[in-house]
Amino acid sequence: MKIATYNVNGINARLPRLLEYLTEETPDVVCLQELKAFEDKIPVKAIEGTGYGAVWHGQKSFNGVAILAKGCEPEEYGRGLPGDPADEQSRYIEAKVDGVIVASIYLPNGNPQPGPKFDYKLGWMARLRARAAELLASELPVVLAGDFNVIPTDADVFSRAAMAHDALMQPESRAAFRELLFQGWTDAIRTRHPVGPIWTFWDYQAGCWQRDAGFRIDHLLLSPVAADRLLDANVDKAHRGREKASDHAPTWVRLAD
DNA sequence: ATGACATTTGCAAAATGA
Repeated sequence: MKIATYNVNGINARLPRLLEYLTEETPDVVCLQELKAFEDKIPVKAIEGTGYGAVWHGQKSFNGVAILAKGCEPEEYGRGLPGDPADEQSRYIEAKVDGVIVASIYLPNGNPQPGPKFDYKLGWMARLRARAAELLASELPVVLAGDFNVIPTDADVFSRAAMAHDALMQPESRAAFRELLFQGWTDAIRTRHPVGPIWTFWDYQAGCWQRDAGFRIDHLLLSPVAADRLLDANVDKAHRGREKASDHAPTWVRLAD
């Protein structure tokens, strides 16, 4: 069972790349982020035409997440991150596919920091930990997949200095991510690639792709039952090099059936 | 120090992202 996460940076702008990805790599589950469209503007028919069912949590202009499942309809398990009824940003949805609980996560960027956006990020991460703890307690196989907007360690960025003041690698962001991991989650990419650079994002600017100046912010966290089934994890890097690509590459795990 | 670059909204240039 291959489960991928793919920040598309605009589902309409990215539709040709997404359809290619689905037909070429045929992942069983795909968590999408940054749809940048409400449901009435999402090209649902084109996507379902490739044989995928989906649950959508869109938002006009910004944010927006979804979960696609090959050959079936994902069973929605929850939408919106609990803990703040005033939060109207579409950044979180859960579904059950083949007995696995999958969450598609678009964690707030948090820039500029310090400031209200950084406070929102840290508050959102606290709420995510609370929800993650509930999911762990279920003892079901769970995969938290998405754009976490956290560079976990200095080994996960092309240049520590270049990003030193960015919200993605502030000590508070990293501590919040570690707190989540220490609940008992397995960082699948780092488990399969323990040393060396492995990027999931390359900025459009300053030739970052051409000089391989990226960082690792798209993560798949596995509950213990899911981690026992981990076969492989990797980044479909070549898709970042295509025409009109997203600035993120699809990132995935394969679990034993 | 700033902007680069891309996308959406909406039709110019601002907002947002990472």
